[in-house]
Amino acid sequence: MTPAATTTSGRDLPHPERAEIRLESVLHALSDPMRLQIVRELAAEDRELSCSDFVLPVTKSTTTHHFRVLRESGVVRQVYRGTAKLNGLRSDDLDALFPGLLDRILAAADRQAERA
Amino acid sequence: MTPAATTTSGRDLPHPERAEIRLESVLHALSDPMRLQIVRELAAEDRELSCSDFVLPVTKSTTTHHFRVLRESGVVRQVYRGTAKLNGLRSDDLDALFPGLLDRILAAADRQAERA
DNA sequence: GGACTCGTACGATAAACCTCGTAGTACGGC
DNA sequence: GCCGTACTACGAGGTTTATCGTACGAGTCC
Repeated sequence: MTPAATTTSGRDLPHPERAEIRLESVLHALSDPMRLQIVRELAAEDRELSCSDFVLPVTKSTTTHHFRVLRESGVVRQVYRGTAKLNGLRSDDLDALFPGLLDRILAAADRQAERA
Repeated sequence: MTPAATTTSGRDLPHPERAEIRLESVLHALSDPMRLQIVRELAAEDRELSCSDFVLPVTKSTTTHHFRVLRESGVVRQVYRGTAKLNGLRSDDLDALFPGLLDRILAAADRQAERA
């Protein structure tokens, strides 16, 4: 049973392998304001965040949808922990594939936010 | 009349000001394979290219559409020269707004192309 | 077990998007 | 003036997308 601190169990969700991640999909995932916001918050905190940590101006269904797009494009990794689902940026994979890309996009987003 | 080499005249097309360029729109513009390809070719040649210089697997109407998306998002600048329409990357504007972003995206696209 | 929380699944709707074809405009060369 | 080239405009078709609401499943705590 290997008792863990919390029930890290639960189904695991389908993620693309590192090699399957497509640049176009990543850019598309990040081109939505809601999802870009999610990724920015994830990058700001360097810990994993649960979906409910985000206060977005949309319903829960919609939030789920956006997280799935992010997961299926390879931007975030999601794991269940008990009733929550933790989200973490796949910075390592993205950086291996597209060095520096994520950083620049995040920097660009910060700049734009400041300018506003 | 100030005769120019060629008739650089013709209507000028609506472009967003530098300050109006939105990161989300840029990412969205580049998330389409056709448009990413266009931008890569534009970056490879450092001269301005006319629309007809691109051999894309779509009709001319569709090509026009993609160029408009690129123009309206602020990625390219288009000017008429006679019957042709020249396209140039707005690297200066993009770099001023989002330093290094375009380079990284292009590098990422190159990497991905090599990997394929 | 029962209630509560967190997130999913499914269906629906309206908007956006990519694609095309046809018809039309602007410019240049004969 | 006439024709060809380069690109646009408009409308249509089919797909994807973002959003919602409701109903459901998995896990935790009492």
